[in-house]
Amino acid sequence: MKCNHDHIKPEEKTEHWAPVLLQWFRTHRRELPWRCGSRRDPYKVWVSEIMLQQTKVEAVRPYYDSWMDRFPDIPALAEASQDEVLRQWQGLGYYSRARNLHAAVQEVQSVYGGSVPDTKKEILKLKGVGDYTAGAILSIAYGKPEVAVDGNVLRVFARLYRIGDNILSASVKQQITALAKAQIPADRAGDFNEALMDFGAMICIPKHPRCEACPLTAYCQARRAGMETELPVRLTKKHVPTENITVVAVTDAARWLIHRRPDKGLLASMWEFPNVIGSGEAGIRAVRDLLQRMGLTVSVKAAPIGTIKHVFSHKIWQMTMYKGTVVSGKLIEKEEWQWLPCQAYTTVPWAGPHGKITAMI
DNA sequence: AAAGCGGGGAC
DNA sequence: GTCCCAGCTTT
Repeated sequence: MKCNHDHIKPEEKTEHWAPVLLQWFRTHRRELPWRCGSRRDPYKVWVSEIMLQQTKVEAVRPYYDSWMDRFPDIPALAEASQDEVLRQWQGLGYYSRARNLHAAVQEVQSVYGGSVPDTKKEILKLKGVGDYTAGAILSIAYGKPEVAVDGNVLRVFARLYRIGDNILSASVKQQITALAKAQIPADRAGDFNEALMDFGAMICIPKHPRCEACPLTAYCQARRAGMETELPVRLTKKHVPTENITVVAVTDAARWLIHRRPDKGLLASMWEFPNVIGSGEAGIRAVRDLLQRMGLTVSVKAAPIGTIKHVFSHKIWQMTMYKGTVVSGKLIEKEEWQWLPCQAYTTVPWAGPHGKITAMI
């Protein structure tokens, strides 16, 4: 595909369509829980922006409500335990978001006296806050003239300016950031950024853009060229490997043996049933060996109690679950291994599909 | 620059 | 099945 720069004439580059978008926004603005009130609470904007990373509005809505119920302000979140924070986030995905937000809120509480900083330099230092989130908080909560370039903005601009290069490349993101800066109204940056999000989610959608309802067709170079469904261009994803996982649910005196995953990596710090990578007899033997090293001799029933296929963005877990009972021994005291009373299963943050296993047994 | 990191809804 | 979402961090 031919690319971009050559097609853009100078007068089109500077064409000023922001007022048209803002006019559309006036009547089509989505009512969302984090958009209530004329003055926007920086903490609420922050939480919503973190939750919305790579996550659709409808998936966030219940989590946001429940989160604000439990952690209504910065002090409440700063005081919470990591397990409780992860428990609130359980099921939303990308759990480093929760851990980073927790740590960053604690820093805001201790370093900034509980006030979210209002400069790009300071806010970018907070864990989990990158270019996009910094721009979103500064513009929406503080009215600063910052851009917030996310997936919606990349798609919208790729179409408006007929940019045929991979929108995920650093150079295209840089180019679009410059185009957005030239477009942003100094006094209504927050509205402009939110308008772009709503526009991207409702009109300039990925597959079949609703050009018949679009207020910006007069400005859209992709539409003019009949290329609106071919843009934007995205990098194709590679094959995702499958891992066979053997899980053994070990019960003893109405308790389950659970293990907390390492504090880095996939599903960090969340709880799981004893498991290993591997399947069949070898998988079962490996789990028994693992538990033996923890001081427990366990017998495992040969018949599996179920299977789960769990798809991540970069790998697939093909899990087979077995039931086990303690024959002898005592669990070696370690913080990451615990006996969990069965009725307390809602109190720990479960690692992905492991939460479902509680229902199977 | 590329890979790691979740889960779900739309098609 | 595929696509991709109000991305950030680490390598």
